[in-house]
Amino acid sequence: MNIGAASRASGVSQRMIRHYEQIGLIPGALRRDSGYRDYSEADVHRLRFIANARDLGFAISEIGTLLALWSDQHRASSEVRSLALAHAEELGRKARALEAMRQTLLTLAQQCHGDDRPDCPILQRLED
Amino acid sequence: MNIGAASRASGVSQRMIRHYEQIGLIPGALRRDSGYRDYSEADVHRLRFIANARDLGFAISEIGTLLALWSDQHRASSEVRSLALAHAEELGRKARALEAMRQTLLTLAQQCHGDDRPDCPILQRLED
DNA sequence: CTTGACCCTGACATGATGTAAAGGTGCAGA
DNA sequence: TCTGCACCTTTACATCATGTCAGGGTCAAG
Repeated sequence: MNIGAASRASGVSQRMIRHYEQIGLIPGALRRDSGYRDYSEADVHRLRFIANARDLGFAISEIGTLLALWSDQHRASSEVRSLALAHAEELGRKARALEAMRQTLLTLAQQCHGDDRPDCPILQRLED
Repeated sequence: MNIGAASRASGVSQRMIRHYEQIGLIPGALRRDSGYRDYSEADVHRLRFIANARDLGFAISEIGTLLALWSDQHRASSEVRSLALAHAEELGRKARALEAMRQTLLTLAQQCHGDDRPDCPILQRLED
């Protein structure tokens, strides 16, 4: 399977497949005589795993750990679980930070009459 | 005032002050004979404005717009308000996305017994 | 005059991804 | 067989905001 087909089958862009190979997240693909990369179903399976992990917001480095655990038949599920929980906590931190910014903005916008006049509590707040 | 003092007074790193100047977000600072940048209180005021806007998650491009509105005596507060509300909506979108990932992970983690055994619904889910 | 704190520019790095250029490969149809 | 198109290759530059480092100049106090 060429890289284009592997990309379509996995949902990972060709650009990122090559990138993951370059940074060592995945092993280098087999090459045909032409130099074309050649992917197996197992390769696509791994790429889909990566795409799913990305969709859950895992960073590349964390995905490296997840891939190692995935292919380790003797892994302890507790390792995966604690990795997932740590990541969930990090996501929560970020979400709360964004939400706090949002609330601040909403409060300020509520205090702003929002008409043709120039005075604006939002700008005043940014000035502090 | 040298850049170090301006940085301490505004909360913007020297690196970013130079960067903002380079990309045109702020005008180039006056220079002494030595080549050192020289900042006024008004410059620091503007830098603090930028720092506050960054703290509320505004992107540099949005801050450019905010700065223009800030220095426009004839601005309409409605313009600032709608910019703030649009940004708040964007923050909400991002926060909800992170929260959804977090919930997914928490649900999966709950289904994972998290002991020495290798079977793990989290990895199974990533495999799909 | 020396020393240490400060400033200058330029360059490289991050993380994940897109895009473009310049060139080789493979296949199907005329 | 030639041609054209779709595909592949590598390399490089761009994004966004920020850090850090190197190699060099400036300033002020001792």
